[in-house]
Amino acid sequence: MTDREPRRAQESPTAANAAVAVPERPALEGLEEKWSAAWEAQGTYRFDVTANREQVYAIDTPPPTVSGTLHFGSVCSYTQCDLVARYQRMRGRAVFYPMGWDDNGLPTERRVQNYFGVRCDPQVPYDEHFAPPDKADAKRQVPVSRGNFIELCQLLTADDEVAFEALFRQLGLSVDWGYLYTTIGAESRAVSQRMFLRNLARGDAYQAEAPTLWDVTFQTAVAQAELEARDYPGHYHRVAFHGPAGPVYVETTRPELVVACVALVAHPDDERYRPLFGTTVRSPVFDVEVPVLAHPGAEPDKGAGIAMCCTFGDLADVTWWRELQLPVRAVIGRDGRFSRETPPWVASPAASSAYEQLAGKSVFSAREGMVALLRASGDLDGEPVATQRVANFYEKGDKPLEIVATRQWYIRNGGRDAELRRELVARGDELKWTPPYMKHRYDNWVEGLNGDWLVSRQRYFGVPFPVWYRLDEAGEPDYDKPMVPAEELLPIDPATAVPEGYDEAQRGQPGGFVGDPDVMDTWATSSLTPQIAGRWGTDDELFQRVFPMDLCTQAHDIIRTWLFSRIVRSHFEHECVPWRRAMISGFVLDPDRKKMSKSKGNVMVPTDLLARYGSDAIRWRAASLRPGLDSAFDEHPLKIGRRLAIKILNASKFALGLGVTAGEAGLLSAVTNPLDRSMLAALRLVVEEATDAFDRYDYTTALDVTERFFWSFCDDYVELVKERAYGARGEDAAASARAALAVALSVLLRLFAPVLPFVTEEVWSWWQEGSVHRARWPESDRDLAMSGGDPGVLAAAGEALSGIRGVKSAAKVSMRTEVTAATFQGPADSLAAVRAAMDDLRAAGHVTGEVTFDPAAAAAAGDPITVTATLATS
RNA sequence: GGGCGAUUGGCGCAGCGGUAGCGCGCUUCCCUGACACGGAAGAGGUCACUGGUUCGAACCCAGUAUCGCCCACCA
Repeated sequence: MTDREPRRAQESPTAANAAVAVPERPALEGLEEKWSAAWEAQGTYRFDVTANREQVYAIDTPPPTVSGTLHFGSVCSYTQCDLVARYQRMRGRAVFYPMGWDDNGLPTERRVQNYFGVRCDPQVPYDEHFAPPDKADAKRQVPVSRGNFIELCQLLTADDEVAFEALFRQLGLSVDWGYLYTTIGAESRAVSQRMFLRNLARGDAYQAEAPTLWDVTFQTAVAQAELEARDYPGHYHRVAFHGPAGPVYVETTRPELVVACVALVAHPDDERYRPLFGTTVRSPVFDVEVPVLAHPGAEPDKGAGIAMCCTFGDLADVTWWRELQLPVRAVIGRDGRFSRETPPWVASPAASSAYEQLAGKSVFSAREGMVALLRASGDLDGEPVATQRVANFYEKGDKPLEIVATRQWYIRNGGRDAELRRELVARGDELKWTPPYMKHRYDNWVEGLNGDWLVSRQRYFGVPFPVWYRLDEAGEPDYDKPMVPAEELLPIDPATAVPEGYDEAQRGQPGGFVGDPDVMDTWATSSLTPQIAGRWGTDDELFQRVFPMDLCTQAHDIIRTWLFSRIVRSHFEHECVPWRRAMISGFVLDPDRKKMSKSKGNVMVPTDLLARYGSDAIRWRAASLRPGLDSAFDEHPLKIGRRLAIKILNASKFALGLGVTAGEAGLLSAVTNPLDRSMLAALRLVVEEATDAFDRYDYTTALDVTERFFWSFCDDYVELVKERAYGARGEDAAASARAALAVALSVLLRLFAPVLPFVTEEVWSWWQEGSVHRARWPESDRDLAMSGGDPGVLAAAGEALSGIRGVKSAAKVSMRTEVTAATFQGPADSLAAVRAAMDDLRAAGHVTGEVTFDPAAAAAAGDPITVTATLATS
């Protein structure tokens, strides 16, 4: 039959036993819908709020960005977390497994603008009855208040969130959806603001006016953690500064910054420039006097060995500017363009008119303009030489970052404080890391921090800073003493809420107040997922039960952001790490081992794969990926996973079709046959190994030992006992096999349940009460409590059966061919084991003739059994 | 430049001190009363290299090479 049509599981019981209802043709199709609905209806994964802290197992899992698409790698990562959740639940823990949606932030903001044709204007008052324009007009966006804008974002992301939840349910994540949160929801805003106010009160958060990495496209500050160094083509320009003793040449990739130059800097030991230290030179074109200074950060073998220090070209400039106490000559504005006004330090008429060539231009155009000016003045020595340089980019941006002096909020993270840095590294030591070497990335990151955490963003769709500033009589804000709301009032939006003692009419008026216009970085909110999910500050009873959590799971790319930032927040407020263990997943790369990205068009769409192979197959693949290790995407393993799930259906159908009563007491005592006892004795070892492995968070080994056993169970054991189980050798002999099959199936289904929740639940439902996912994890002394039982019997009988098959295979005959005589050679104890299972072996191997044993004298224990056999000719 | 991984049959991986394993693929065969969305048997590896420790090393130590990742590198 070549019927490849999907088949639905049919509910037509065939078994004689009324307690067992095995479908005629079991199939995987339809299981996801059936069981995810049943689990929801039955509250299978509901958290037991009455459990005490010791019974609780709490999990912090990354809230996915809902306005993006989920990678196959993320699907695997979430699944790996779920494997642990399911295992712990079966071990009797009350699993607290909430999910969140990260809907806060730039991606959503841009979508909302385009979709509704609106633009956020924090100056606009909140309009309770606001309705978005009927038709979005990208050119004429309607200004709306921040409150209305957030509502629109929530409206739009609601659809995405429905789709994500459906996907996660289809995948079988055993999340308690009753604890769903969103990072822009009122609860998250309240927690973010409350924690910020606590940080502020303690001095962990502060405001500063300082050079800031700035994305000119999004016009916002960005944090060190969001940087990405990328290769960026550029040119070296050899530019002459004018000294009293002749020209001083610098080599620069950013000649447009000559006007912002505040010094030339060389290494103090550099003989070439030592005579110039303390003197001044004049800049080309603009004729501005700049000092020549020494700083150990200058590298003699880079470029000409002497560098322009500009405000600000790069982070080295910032260091020199600060340490050498240089003035600010800033020319690049927030929009990434050169200031339209001629700067005051550009004095001479010729210099002023030169500057007009640059005014208002983008960095790129200004560079071209400046090169022309340098050529004209004769200060460009030779032609620009192409070079590949490295520039910092915002990870979501596509233009190099500029450095702009702005006022921003910071949270201390050890970047300026060696003692705090040490404390945070020590927090990392308190965590158990899976795999352990991932901790190095954390240490590496913390030890390499060069500044505090910049948390303010000049955007709208985020959590507002809950502060106001008094305005003086001139209307200037007093940033030193921000006014804050009472915690009970949170969340608030300072753009609409009014500080105590003021009224709305005083907003923006001299002597009145103004709200902080910025929002928090999305990481400032997601750094609080344990507090948000645990309802810190609103449900302390819950929070006490779940915090610190037991596990956080995530991929290695966000150790420096999400993992680190949660430790920072928890360190300040709770003086502990927010979880006991971090399980770090690897990436799924494309088949060429390159990182998948939307721009390359090599992202695998999980929904398609789920539809084609089924969730259990996808989950099987995820379970075969060890923590921390990257893997190349390969569709083939999905087929293997699917095959396993189907095999479980069919093997179960066989075992249960023989007539087995569920949960029958004394089932084990019916297992009298040595082969049956051997199989269960081997299963004992599997249970112990799988449990040990899961306890080490080694879900891959747990699956591996279970699966290995299962295949030999199907190929050897089931084949061997089949005839006997049908009743060929009497009812007692059959009863032993049937009981052993039932016991083994019950244990195996539970061992597989974390990895293959759908197929195991389906089979469980054929003959057991309740959900397999609420069943007890197998324990060798409870489920397989029997004395004796020699695993060697099954091993030897399997080997002997394999030998008989080998003879037939070599003879190229059917496996049904009769064996008229057989001799087994091998170690004496192996042969004894074969003898113990001889009746089953005869049946399975179709051995009808005489059997002889030849205990080879030379054979050592463990040597293979060899079979010689005579086949009936047909 | 600093750090971390990896290197085992064609491919993907496990093993981490005691005679080389698994899956896929490949070859050959089989529709046997759970399963052809299946089953059976088989071929295939001097475990990257060089030293060392050990009775014994794929496994421990030192070094080398190649690949990958993180961080730094912006004159």
